[in-house]
Amino acid sequence: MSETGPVTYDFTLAEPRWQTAWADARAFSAPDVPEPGRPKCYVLEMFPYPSGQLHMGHVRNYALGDVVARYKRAQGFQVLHPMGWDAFGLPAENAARERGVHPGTWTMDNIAAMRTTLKQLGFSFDWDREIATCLPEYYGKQQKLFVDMYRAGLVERRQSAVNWDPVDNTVLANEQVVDGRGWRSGALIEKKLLSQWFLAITKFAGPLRDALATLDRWPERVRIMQERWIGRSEGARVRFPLVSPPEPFDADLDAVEVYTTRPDTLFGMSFVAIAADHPLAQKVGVRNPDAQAFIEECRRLGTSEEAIEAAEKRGFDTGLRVANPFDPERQSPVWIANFVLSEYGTGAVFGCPCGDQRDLDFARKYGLPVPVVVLPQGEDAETFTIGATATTGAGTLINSGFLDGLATTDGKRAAIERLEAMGVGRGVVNWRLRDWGVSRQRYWGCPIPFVHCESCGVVPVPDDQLPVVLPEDVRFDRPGNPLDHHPTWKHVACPQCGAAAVRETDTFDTFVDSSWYFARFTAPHADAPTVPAAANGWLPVDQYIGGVEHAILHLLYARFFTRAMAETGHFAVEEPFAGLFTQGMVTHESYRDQSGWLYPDEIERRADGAFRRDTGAVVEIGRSEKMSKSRRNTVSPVAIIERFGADTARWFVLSDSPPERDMEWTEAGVAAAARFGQRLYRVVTAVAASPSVSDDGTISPAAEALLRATHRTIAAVTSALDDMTPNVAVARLHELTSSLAEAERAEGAGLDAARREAARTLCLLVAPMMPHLAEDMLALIEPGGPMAVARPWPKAEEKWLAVTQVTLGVQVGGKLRGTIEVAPDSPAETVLSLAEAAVAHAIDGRRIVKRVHVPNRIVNFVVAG
RNA sequence: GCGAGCUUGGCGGAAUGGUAGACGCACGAGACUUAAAAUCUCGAGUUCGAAUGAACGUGCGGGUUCGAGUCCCGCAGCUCGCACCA
Repeated sequence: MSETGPVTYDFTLAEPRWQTAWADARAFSAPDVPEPGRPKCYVLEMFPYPSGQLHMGHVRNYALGDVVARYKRAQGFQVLHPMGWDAFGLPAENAARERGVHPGTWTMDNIAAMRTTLKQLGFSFDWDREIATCLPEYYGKQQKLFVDMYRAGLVERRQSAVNWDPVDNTVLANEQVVDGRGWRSGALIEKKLLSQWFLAITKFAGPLRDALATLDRWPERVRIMQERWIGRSEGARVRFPLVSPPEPFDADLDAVEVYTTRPDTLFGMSFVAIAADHPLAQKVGVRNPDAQAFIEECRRLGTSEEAIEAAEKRGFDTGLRVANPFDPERQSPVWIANFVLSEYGTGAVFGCPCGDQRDLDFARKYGLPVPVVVLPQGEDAETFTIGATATTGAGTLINSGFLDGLATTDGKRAAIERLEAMGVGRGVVNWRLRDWGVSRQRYWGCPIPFVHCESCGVVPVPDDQLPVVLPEDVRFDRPGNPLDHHPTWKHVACPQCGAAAVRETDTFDTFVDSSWYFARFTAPHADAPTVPAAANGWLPVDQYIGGVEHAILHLLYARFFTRAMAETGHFAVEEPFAGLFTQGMVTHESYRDQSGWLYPDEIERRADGAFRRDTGAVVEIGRSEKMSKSRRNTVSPVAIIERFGADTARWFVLSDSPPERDMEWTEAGVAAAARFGQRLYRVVTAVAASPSVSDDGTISPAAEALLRATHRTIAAVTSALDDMTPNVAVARLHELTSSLAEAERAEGAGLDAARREAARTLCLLVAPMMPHLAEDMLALIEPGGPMAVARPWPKAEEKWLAVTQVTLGVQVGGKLRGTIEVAPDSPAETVLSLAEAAVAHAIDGRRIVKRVHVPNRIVNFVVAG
């Protein structure tokens, strides 16, 4: 320690200085197309919604991505690391309604504020590639993509139900419907049919599912979630003819078609159940007021309280009957049932109570027959009966005509063959995945580029008339979609016939915007949506990082869009994200007293509790949970940067918790991070301050120890960063810092050189995490040298990794009883005799039954008795 | 109900089947200081013991192994996701 007192690092000066230096050097700009011969790495974090301010979750997400980007750059990769804004969405319209700000103004102001924070954090983004989805240069290209997909047959228009708020006269998103009522008006929400746009994601259901197996750098659980969401099943569609349908029935309603995965159990059929929305149910409802009442009840319950009603399976007997195709003598009733989903399969099922628990519950409740057709393994056909539990597993088919004696799996195949031969059914593959409805009746979104013409129908806006730009002059003073209300915007000439026509006033679901932004980043300013050479060169994203909440929708939509863009010739890539990392949340304790929740700023946290800063009163401490405004357990990144600097914030979010797990934000933790930064700075700059010593090439034990520590740390930090465990890297860097501090108090030949090497190495290893501090220290150690961002990653040298001595644990009967020091790879006899001597007291004269020697690891003596 | 994950000191966490608890926080002792802060050094799983040391110890119960936090079987608790998918 110098006489002049502690040296301190002033981040308020250093951080802006290095940010400017990096920008001036264009240190993070990526080539348009990666140069051949050098590896590329596309690092991407999920881009933020510009809500107004960055939160700690963002800091964690982007700090992690920045470590990867900076590390890969140092390893010689050409790195693409862009940033942009998911800038369309409802909050902007809400702000407009509540505060009279234009959504565009609100959004761009928010972007400006958040961009400032990101820049202050020193993330190594290529800012020249910044995009915002709300700008016509982005969403116009999206319109082009949509028209291309329309021409390729990937876009469809069809009727679909929306949540309609009859008081506000507006369409609500699902999350705006709370307990079946509008969040704002409180009105009972109605289902209303509108003609809407759909992307044919189901056309890719097979490939999207199959390719999951190739995504080996994705978390297993995300792949499982997607697989279940896509939901492939194999079964059969079977037509059951209605037995003597009553007179006014249409010809096309003379049968009920069901989807089943268990055609093998057709002989066990007890009833057919149809959804309340099924055309046949509608038909019955017209003639039968009781049926109509039941149907309406089903619809009401359908919206929200399904969780409560889930247990209650209810049905209504229509009085209609169908014949079993395998045995026309056997007839079964047709029920309308609240548990049948109209959107899945055919909206109708056949019930086989003995083989399906839900069917069994239903049959028991309404006294329907329970024919036994599946005999479980080990049961006797004479004595086996069904009680309260159905036989859902495999078994042998009985009472099933031509299927008797077959195993259920073989019976399934045989039943399908017979159905197909008879022409009453066929084997099909069914998917749970539905097409993606992208229409939103909103202003602040990308206009859907179509025109409705009375004579030409639906006409895409021609390429030379794109983009269809959102009008600026809109009013939010009445409910509904301002685009629809606009006096002139929607009135245009038909692009095809020139007659007066009307624009589509719906805009895209904002998930569309985020389904291709990663591709746009590869050529963000191109006139076309992509430049194939750039996209093919950079894609796929090598490491994508974001929250697990996007495990299904965003990631599935992006995977679909990638395939659709490939099919429409925008590039030749099938999967957008080769590597995916889902990071955990940032949590914090919450505090409350009689007056309600308190911000962390308002309390003082001590070992013995939490106290109000103003009154000193005791405050109740709640458990640590996700930071949220409602609990006021938030910490503002802006305030943290001001107080501690960007590097401290970054270091802290990378320390301790492995990134896939939740991390707890604590004051003590940030303080520790800040303290370490200062300590590191003192230790490293002490090396810079000490006079250079000439050296004759000899290396004292102290110097050797430091060199070994240095190179061990290089190896450890490298593998930690490869494994995405920056918390482990942090621990190893703490250790090397301590080793260097220790070496400063030592003396010996070669120590000066060793210390300089250790200090320089520390700078480089720390740089991905605390880049400003690293630059500052490096500039002091090697004035005039290149910046850290321009230097290669240090290389661990073998000669310093080799160990000269190993400590072996010596066990007796598997319990540690001592340790010995030996040269590596010492002969077994030497090791064993040393070891035996070391634990003689524990062996205590007992006979050694077995000697286990694992070279350089452990010795274990198994003793008798 | 189905699926996934997690469970290690007072706390966050570390640990290719081989010395459990690295690193950090909080805590304690000491140095420096008139004092405090800052900084530095040292200590510490629990229990017993003055101590060399011993017993116990990675949610619980079994198993494999010379050796299990790690592998296998069963169970519990917590978290998340999906939830009548025929």
